[in-house]
Amino acid sequence: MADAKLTEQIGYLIARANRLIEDDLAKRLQPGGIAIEQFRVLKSLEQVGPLPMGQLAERVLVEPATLTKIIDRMVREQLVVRQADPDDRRKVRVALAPAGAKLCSKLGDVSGDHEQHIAETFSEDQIRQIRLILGDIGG
Amino acid sequence: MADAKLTEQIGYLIARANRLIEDDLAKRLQPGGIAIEQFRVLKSLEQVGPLPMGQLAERVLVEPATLTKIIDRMVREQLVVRQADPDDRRKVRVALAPAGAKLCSKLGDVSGDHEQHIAETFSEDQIRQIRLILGDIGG
DNA sequence: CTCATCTCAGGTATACTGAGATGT
DNA sequence: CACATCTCAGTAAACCTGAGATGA
Repeated sequence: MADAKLTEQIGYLIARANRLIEDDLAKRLQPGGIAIEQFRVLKSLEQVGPLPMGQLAERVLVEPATLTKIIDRMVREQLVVRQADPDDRRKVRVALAPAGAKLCSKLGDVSGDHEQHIAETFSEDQIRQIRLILGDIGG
Repeated sequence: MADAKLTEQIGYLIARANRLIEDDLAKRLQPGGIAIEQFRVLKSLEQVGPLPMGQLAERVLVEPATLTKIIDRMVREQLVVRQADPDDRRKVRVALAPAGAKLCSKLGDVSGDHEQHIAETFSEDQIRQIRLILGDIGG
């Protein structure tokens, strides 16, 4: 079992599922003109409020240096704003701008349809299992 | 449920798990000087023999155009060779070169340790569940 | 001074798209 | 001729690393 078939390895199965899911989400986001990472930024800020770059990078699943560039773009497009953190001025807090909040609410349906599509691929029981198993790690 | 918390969505959980796993594998492959995609190429050719670009791209989870560049590099490093497919000359078959086969066997341990590490993160039962749930889709 | 947080810069690799070449 | 397979070129965005600036 030290050398299982590639396509049966856990890592491979997860990578393949991830690819299918991200392809689907990317296509749904395309009309709105935003990428998956930007979607995660918007959703995070909507759901938990302004966040420092470090914490936001973790949630968006990118490196801090990469997030800097993503936020640069989103500031340019007036979707978010950078704020100084009053408690620790090393930190830069990112917050939703009005246009970002508006886009975010429009994206509600897209996100819902996407989850719905995934839900149809699996059974309710399987969904629960996945949430249970993958919910712990890294969180 | 149309707008669940980002971090509870199936797609997000899978993306996060994928990132953790790929980070681990990438670090283990680093001493050997190869990337995850190259690892998947080598393993595929070792396990199922020479494959046309199209089929190989599917297994490696990249676009055909991207695989072309990956194979360009691996040919340059003499890990694989391109062969004409005798049955359909539109196709280009990729096969292991001697150096590739040798590297492949050295990589056996790395791959095994990696799976072992994942196996320790989950329980046996969870592993079985994941294989069962994710094994169907896209396959 | 040490550590944390973020930004910046250079180089590498991938994704995507559409176009082109070759062969069925 | 239509279709399949692969390659190529251009653009965009991500990764990694290490260095730098600022502040706790």
